[in-house]
Amino acid sequence: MANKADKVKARLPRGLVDRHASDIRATDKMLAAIREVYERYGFDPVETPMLEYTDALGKFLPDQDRPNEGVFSLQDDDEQWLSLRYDLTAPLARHVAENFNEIQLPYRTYRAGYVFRNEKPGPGRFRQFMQFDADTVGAPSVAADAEMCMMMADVMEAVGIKRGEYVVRVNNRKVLDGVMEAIGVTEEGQKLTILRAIDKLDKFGLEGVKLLLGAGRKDESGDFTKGAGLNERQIDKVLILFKIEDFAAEARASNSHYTEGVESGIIDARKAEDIRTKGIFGGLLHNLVGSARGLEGATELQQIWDMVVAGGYDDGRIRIDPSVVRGLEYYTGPVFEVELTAQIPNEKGEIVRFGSVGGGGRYDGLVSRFRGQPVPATGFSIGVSRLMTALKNLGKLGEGDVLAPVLVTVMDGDMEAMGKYQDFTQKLRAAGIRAEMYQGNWKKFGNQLKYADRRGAPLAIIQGADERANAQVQIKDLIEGKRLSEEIESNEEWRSSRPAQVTVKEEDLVAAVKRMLDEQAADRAVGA
RNA sequence: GCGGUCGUAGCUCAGUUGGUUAGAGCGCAGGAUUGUGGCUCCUGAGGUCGUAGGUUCGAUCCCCACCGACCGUACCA
Repeated sequence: MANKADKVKARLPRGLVDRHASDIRATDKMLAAIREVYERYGFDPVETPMLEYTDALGKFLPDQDRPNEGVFSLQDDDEQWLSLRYDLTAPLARHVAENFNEIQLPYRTYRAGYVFRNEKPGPGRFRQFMQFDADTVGAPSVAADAEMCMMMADVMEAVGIKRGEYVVRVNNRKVLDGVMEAIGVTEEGQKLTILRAIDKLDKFGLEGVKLLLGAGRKDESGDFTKGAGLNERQIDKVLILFKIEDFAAEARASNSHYTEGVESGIIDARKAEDIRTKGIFGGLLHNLVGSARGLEGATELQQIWDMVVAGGYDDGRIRIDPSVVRGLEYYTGPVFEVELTAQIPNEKGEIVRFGSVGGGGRYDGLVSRFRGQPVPATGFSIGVSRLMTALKNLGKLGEGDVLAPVLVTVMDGDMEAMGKYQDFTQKLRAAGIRAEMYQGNWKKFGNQLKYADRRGAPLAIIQGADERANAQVQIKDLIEGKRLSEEIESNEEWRSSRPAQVTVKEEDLVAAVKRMLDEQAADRAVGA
């Protein structure tokens, strides 16, 4: 044993978590549900390693020989830099480029896996987390983007989020580019600053975004964030993106035909969405006059919307929203994200806006980075860990739905008795019942039941010398016993009464256990 | 990275204006009860007071640095 002085401290690196039985089971269940949707859409699985050459990820620091700080990196023995993948898209691009001649395009593929980001962790943000992606490589048409949006909606419902509790919001980077072009912003750094500022709307509100677009913003600790340096007129132009929605809403509210139509039910959800969307496109076209790129983006959005309508997803599941940005640089066209709209309490029970649980978009440049020809691609990513957290906080995660094993207790240590216990255990297992024989120190019998109790075992099997002599076993219902214990005060009575315990013949053990488990299951069903 | 708050037992936290053996509750282990979970009672283990320096006769307390946690902010490709 290690000396006290040089004992190694057991500690988990920050931003990482150990996963327990219930997390793993719940995750497996969720992954299966998502996989089923992807398969139904005709996507096939592929797996790539967690490590890639850093240049394949495109993650070298500008003007330096070192990988970006955000990725975990190490140097191979040939001095080449390797990095842990930070998303699943860049490795897919590498895979497709490397196997270009063998892969039939359009390539429809999905994969789940852990990704790693060397960033400051926060609540619900980790340095290792799971994503579940689907992509179509080699599909130039926005029909592929529309399909992605519809599939995202189906995934939400497959994991138990009801219609109306989520929304897939769609925009197009070209629209944003068009707006920036229209106000004369051409410098890449400034463009990025503007995009980041827009992305912070839900965090800081319109006023905060205004400051970030202009001179800058000071937070409550006194820290100052430099802004994009736009002038008043330019800021207004950018903020139009958010105001289109408001203007359209105002126009509807002040139109008596509309309000009456909604009240009388003539305008249903789908019709309302149609009117809303028309308003947004009207606003977009009006504000993008003179920007070829912006108009191209609006046209693509219109095409996506037409397909959403054709697919029947125009009932609020998918919406056009010019304020969607997405952080990643590599998007070239449509971008989308799925947001939970349900009221979700956090760990402290406060209602918070949970935000995005998945997102994606078109990345036409990513595969062609490796090849001399254009390879259009689009896809999206579900943040499995975030989605899990949301479902857990919503109370939609069926916890403890795996029953703990039946415990076969050990009362005597001689070979005859031990053989019996082993036999009981295997017979239960052969009948498909989770069972285990007590493997701790059996000499303290009370500890065995305490163990069973804490483990949540539904039943305990007991056979001492007396029962063995009569070829009998006792089956103790631990759930019922626990309930009865509330009525008993003295320990002597509690022990001698042996509550919720039955004696059966050895050969009836399996049948009796099955019957008692079924009864417990029926009780649970009534309670739930 | 920047700013702030904090760090005492496995957990939640007291405490000392700088002074001898640092406490409680919960949890854990043993016993009352050598064949029965819960309740009750008794007993016990467990602490370099985050780490390392400095000031001091003396530091868990004051000062400095580092580490870690939390909050805000930046970054999030």
